[in-house]
Amino acid sequence: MSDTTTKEAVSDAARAPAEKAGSGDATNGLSRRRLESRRKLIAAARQLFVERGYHATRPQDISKLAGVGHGTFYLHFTDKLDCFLTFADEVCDELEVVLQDHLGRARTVEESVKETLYAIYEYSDANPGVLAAAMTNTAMLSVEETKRRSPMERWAAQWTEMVLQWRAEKDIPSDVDPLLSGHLIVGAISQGMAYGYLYQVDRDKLINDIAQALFGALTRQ
Amino acid sequence: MSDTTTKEAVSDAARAPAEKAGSGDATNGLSRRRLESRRKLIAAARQLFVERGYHATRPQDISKLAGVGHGTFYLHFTDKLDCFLTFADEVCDELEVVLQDHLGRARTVEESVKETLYAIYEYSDANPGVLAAAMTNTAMLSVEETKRRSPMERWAAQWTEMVLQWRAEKDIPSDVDPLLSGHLIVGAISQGMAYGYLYQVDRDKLINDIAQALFGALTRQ
DNA sequence: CCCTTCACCTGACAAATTGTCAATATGCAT
DNA sequence: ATGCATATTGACAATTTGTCAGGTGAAGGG
Repeated sequence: MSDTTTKEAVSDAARAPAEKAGSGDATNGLSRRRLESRRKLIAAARQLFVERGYHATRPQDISKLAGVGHGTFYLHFTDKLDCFLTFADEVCDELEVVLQDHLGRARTVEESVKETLYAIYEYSDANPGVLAAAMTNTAMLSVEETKRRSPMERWAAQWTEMVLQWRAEKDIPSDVDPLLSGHLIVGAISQGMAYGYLYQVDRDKLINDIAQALFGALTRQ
Repeated sequence: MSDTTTKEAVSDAARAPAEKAGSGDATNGLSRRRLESRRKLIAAARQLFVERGYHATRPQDISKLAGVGHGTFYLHFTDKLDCFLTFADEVCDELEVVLQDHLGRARTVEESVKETLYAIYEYSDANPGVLAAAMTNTAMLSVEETKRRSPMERWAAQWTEMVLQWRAEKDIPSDVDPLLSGHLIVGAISQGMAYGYLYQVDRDKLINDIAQALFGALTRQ
């Protein structure tokens, strides 16, 4: 097994800084070809995961759509799950940008919750189907611990941060467990938003209801 | 017993009636052999789904462990997902029994929530790993609507019932949306319990915290 | 300008898996 | 015992995955 070659895809970032000093475009010049292949693969994977879902998408389909050889897929990802998690990570990053923008406007706990939900809608409008494809419990995809955080875990961590902050600012009781709350909120939001989509619930009603419920949970008496 | 008979009838109805289908009541006498094969398959599937997880389990492994021919698997299930959903359904039934037993003792909303969590722990203690294996978002397993309810949906429906009842008894405000609440609660509980297991949180603390949060969400001010 | 080198890419291939089906076995009724 | 419908079997074709020996292209030295 050629460990070094296989691992290389992941450690792209690791080898770039070795080229320090010289010129900023050193990174660029070294693997422009490689980066381009990777970019095309991820773009194709994203399209197929959204259009067909995880299981109906084969590595060969991704390579084909990306316009690269079948073997190239395995030079960039160890397998389909690896590719999916990369896609999900990318989506997380994108949503986080939208989220931070919305949260800038929020002053209270309730507003923060609402803005989060609005951000989710905004992102979903701009990227139909992407969140649904990415926001998936990866527990089912592999038995082993993946070592890579799933989107759900990432969001739980983000919420934990926010709860910690609110607690420090005395917006919510001090006996609220931030880590647990972060997980509860993520679970409720993902299930609630999925429900709203499935049953075509009015957007503003859904957001108000979820926000109220979460606010109640956080400021429980 | 009525459970298995019902399931069998459903499965039979889906598969057998292609031909003239003489007498409908023949199910009982005719298929003792068939039922036995099915039972062995489901038992094997359960063991493997729990031990290895969904993806590491192959239909051929299930057949082999069940001691039946490979083709027999496909006479009882259309594919692995069908088999998994059957397993998950069975788990739901089992949990529901434990749940109903616990809920019999509960008088208030808060007690009901707590008893539910205790029931989950009790079932998990008696059946290690089974809930984790069954309580999975099946969205990732197939793109198409499965037409069969996932465990999560079933539980959401159960919670909806309970919320409706509480609302009728004026234990919670009348403007709470039962259907949405049912989904929020299921999302929060599954994520919260998974968190508690992962981080080895003290059982009673976890139950108290989750119960308090859910109670707050339901009786939001 | 050619040649060397090295990273990267390619697609044919072996291995593994899935779902099918014609042949076969089983058990029940007559 | 015989006929018949149902149930089972395992070999098989089709599909998919991951690997690898060889090919391609760009950067740099001669």
